[in-house]
Amino acid sequence: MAAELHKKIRVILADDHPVVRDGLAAMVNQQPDMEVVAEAGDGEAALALYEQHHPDVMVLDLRMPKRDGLAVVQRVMEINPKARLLIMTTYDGDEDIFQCLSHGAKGYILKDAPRPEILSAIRAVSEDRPYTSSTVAAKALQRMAKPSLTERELDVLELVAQGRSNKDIARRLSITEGTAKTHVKSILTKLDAISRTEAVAVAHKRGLIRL
Amino acid sequence: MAAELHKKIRVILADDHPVVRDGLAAMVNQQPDMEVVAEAGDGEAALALYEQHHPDVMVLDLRMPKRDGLAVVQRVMEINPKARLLIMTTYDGDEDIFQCLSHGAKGYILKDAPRPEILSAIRAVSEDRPYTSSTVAAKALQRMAKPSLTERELDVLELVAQGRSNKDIARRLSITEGTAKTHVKSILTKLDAISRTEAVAVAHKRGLIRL
DNA sequence: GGCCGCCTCCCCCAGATGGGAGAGGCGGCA
DNA sequence: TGCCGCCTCTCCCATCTGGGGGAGGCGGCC
Repeated sequence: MAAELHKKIRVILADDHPVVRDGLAAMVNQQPDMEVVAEAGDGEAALALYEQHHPDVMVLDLRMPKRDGLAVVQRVMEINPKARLLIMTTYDGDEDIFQCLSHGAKGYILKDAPRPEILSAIRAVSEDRPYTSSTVAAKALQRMAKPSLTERELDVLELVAQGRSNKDIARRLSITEGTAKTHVKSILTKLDAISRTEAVAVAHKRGLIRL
Repeated sequence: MAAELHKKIRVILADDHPVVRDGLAAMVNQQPDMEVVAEAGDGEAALALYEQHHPDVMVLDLRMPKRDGLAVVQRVMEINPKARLLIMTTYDGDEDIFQCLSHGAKGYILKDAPRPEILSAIRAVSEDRPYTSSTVAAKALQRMAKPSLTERELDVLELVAQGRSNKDIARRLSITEGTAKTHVKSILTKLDAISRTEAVAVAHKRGLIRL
């Protein structure tokens, strides 16, 4: 075994739930071919530990304090474009999936996945092979057919989701109420929604907004 | 150790994420005074296993397939009003907390809690002592000061959250558009919201609706 | 029996929302 | 240079939404 130690897949875990980290760590460390070299409870710690250890695989939760999973993906890919990142999260909105994969994550897996699937995902990503279940991949493809919202539209959408009126949105963004209406209208069109409330529901489902 | 076996706190874990069950199980089984006697991945399995094992404590996730945590709490309390249930979830809306506790759950803890807190919660509940962190307890108290929505209002709220118009809601519930409006109006009043979209945002935050 | 909460329905009306069409300025990109 | 996407703003108008009343039927509870 000692002769094989240096061949082990070195894994970093980043998740804000200690319980999840424990579970993953137990699973990983039981495997003869992989080991956990570090654990992070938030995005900044994940980044720091990545630079320190340069692991073969980093398993990332999407929702984390300080810096979310997507932000970590972007930063890590700047540091090392060959980094192997596996997203492991409960969020299955097409926007999340699309963003992570298009920014360079090698895999995307859901937290309710059975143990064997999680382990094979880690192995696949460690060998630089992409891993995405068919349902997840299908969502990423779906998303590609849909129009993207502009930055400004996302600003407006967030306020709409908070229940703000057009007038209120205009005030907060320092634009005219008419302009706010224009943005809302194009949001409705792009999300294929009839009312602002439906737009919020759709945006939620797609992962365009959080909470 | 054999002499003490029968004194161990017998725990059932119910959570739809295998990873979380693993993590919890590892934590629990490392303790000399407790052991996991069964694990469930959905609400119905949790019920069946409860009746089979009658554990000292059952740790329950709120969001589970087939039957959610609250439904399990209600059913278990019917079977055994002295049951000791600990809710462990990511949802911290006051409605969830209030409902679970008022239906007889002994404890409510969040998944991002540190390991020691989780273990002491299990111990507390096993001794029939309530366990709720101060933040969680505060939310339950907050909720008590707020007006409850009626069944019908919850039906309407759900459709509002899906982005349906009053006319659409009326059709689906087989009532007049005027009546739908009446319900929406009282929802707005009770949730202290100005618009239906704001009502949805508030309802979301409070845990009155899911997804 | 009487009270009260819930659900149902009705009226009126000011203001917000959504749909259509157009237009100027600005920055990136070919 | 010209094109194009984005952000900004404008006008018009049908419809929806939200706020103010009121009222009848029904069931539970005291």
